[in-house]
Amino acid sequence: MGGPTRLKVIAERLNLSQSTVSRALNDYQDISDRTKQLVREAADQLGYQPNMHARRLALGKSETLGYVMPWQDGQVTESFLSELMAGMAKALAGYGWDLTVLVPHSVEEELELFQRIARTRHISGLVISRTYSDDQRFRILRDLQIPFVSHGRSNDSDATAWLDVDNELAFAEMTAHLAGLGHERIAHIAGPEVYNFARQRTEGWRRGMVDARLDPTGAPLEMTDLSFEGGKMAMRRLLARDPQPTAVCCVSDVVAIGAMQAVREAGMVPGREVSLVGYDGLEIGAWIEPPLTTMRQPQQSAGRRLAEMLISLVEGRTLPSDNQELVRASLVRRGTANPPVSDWSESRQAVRQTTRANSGGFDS
Amino acid sequence: MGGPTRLKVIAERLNLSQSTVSRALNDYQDISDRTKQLVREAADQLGYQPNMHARRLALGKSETLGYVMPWQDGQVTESFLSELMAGMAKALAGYGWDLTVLVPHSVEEELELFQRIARTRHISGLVISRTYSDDQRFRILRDLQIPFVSHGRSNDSDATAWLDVDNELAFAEMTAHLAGLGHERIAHIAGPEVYNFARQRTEGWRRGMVDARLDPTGAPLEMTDLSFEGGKMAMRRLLARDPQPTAVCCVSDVVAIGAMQAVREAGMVPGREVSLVGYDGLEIGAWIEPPLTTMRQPQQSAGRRLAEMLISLVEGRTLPSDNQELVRASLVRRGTANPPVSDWSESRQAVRQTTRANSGGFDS
DNA sequence: TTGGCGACCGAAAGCGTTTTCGGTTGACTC
DNA sequence: GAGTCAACCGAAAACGCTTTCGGTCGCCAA
Repeated sequence: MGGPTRLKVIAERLNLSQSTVSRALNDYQDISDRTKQLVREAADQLGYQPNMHARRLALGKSETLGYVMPWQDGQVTESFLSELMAGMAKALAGYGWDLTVLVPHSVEEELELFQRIARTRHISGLVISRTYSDDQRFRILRDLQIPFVSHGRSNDSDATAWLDVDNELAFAEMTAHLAGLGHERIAHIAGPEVYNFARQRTEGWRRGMVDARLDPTGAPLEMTDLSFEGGKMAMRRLLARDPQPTAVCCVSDVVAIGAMQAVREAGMVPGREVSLVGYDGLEIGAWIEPPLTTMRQPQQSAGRRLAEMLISLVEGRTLPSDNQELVRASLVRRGTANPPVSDWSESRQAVRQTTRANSGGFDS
Repeated sequence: MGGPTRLKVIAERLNLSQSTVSRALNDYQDISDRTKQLVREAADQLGYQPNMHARRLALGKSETLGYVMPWQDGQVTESFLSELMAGMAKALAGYGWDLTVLVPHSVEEELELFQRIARTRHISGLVISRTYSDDQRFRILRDLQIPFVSHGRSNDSDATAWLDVDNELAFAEMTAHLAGLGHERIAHIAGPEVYNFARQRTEGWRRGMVDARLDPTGAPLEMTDLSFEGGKMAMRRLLARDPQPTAVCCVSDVVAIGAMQAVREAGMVPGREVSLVGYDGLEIGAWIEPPLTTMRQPQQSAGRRLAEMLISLVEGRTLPSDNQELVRASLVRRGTANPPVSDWSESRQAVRQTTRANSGGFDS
């Protein structure tokens, strides 16, 4: 009769009880192989799909994970979010779990959201991102006993589950790369200190400086918010210094692109008078002139891992502290990191490349 | 003890029956105001939140919508997806509904997904996007009786619900804008014909040409896929023509940015020898040099509308054909659309602006 | 024969809501 | 003073699944 096939109809058709059918489908030990076989065939044939709500009600678990979108002034800033979410959703689908997206647009709303979830448990685990160094969400979620894994660490994430990029290493490598090209005045445009990743990146830059036998203490450092405008402003301030830095490690690609703008404004060419390296590996970085050298972190696979970790947490198979994973970012060499112009001879090739890319028509 | 508060405990505390409490909370007419008041207070105080699964099982509806992410070679291409989803999720949260993201990565998987949803009904409505002109999904979803609204139309979307931008109008206006600046050889870089929006945009360009008393029949038209590389290639082909077009309407911002690259490669300046207009209103367009003139469509509000329409559909309050909405895109004037260079005198200002923005240091 | 023991399955009790169907009041009519 | 009628509420069924707890059957040992 029209409606979807329930357990009942397949039980009737086989002259079995509902419970037997249920156990057969769930592969219980006390059902004979023959019966299981029969049941499975009938289920297949009738296109049986369990009613999620009944199942989840009976099981007392929701098989649903939530992703808390990072909001900022009502805007979703990260352009790679969809990649991450696609990775998560894809992985979850394999287990028959769902991913729902949560968009609180204030701290209060986020708190209410958490409390509601703690009550209803209609979402059995959360993925949070954009973690602060001092992130109260860790404490709250722990107190509310909501399983969660964070994309990025915080101060007190020792006992919680997280997946993070080794930001420090990444920026150490980035700095080493620039130092290896011959740069000595390597600046850093840092993100807001509240973000844990911003601190880590600054720390990485410091370590890279030390490793390259450069003194980070007096080295040019500017702080800004994570935006194009912010990057532009910060770079202007850097260029106003004397001596000017010859290379800049930027906290993100967007900031780096803003910085490039400031460099151009000052009548210089990004990648020539001033080298720049960004971070995120955004596709758009490859489309600008000159293409932005950056560090890439894989998003889809990160999404997958986050999902897997959280499932195993929710299921109680592992402890939070067993789910801590550090992944590496990798350098993507494009056009904005070249030897300083003083080393002209060694760098003809790199500069020529930059020159061609930059030729706008005014200079030909 | 400890567990979340159920209907039961608040009933016991007030010496009422569960059913009374339930009806009080759902504002039934046959419960006295006094009782309602009491119940609500107790519920508030105990922080009662209904168990979603029980509720949805009893109601027989899932209060959950699904968004089918557009996939393409396993990649999620659109960078504004998160905005759209945020808009949807936010709107849904207001009604107590959830949004789950679905990521089929092949046509077959998408079909299976639809069939599963038709069976389980654990998702009561779908939003699909990236519609084809000849999109079988419309027929399938209709046959399976799954309520849905599409972001973008198709050939047979007369009787279905959709939200679409008036692509034709947008491109007519875009073309008019260029014609108004004095351009006569206005080219079009079109997207794959399978996409409905690509056809509409081409049609809009044609209409714009006719409106400007230009002949679209022989006008330069190149087809390409929706990517940076595609835009670059297409532009190269356009530049190889004789005479060269002086302006180009690009099917998307990404394509336009690729086209700009090709223009630079040819030793010219985007916005000077060749004007370009993109479409989508991507933020990144403002960050490149010169900043890309484009047409913007609001994403967050589109998400909200899609959600609202779909809810009303699922609830049966409206017919699909009552939920068809055309929104307008608006021109975002930036740096790449200027009068043709032959009209030099009239366009000093625009060109000077472009020049400044483009000055890389080689020409100063 | 009796008891015990596996192997297999059914009856029924949940899970936490909503909703139908009555049932009990008290006031109000004639 | 019996009948009517709202107004208000409780008991219980239903939603579709999982899982506990027995129950039957055949077989084998005592």
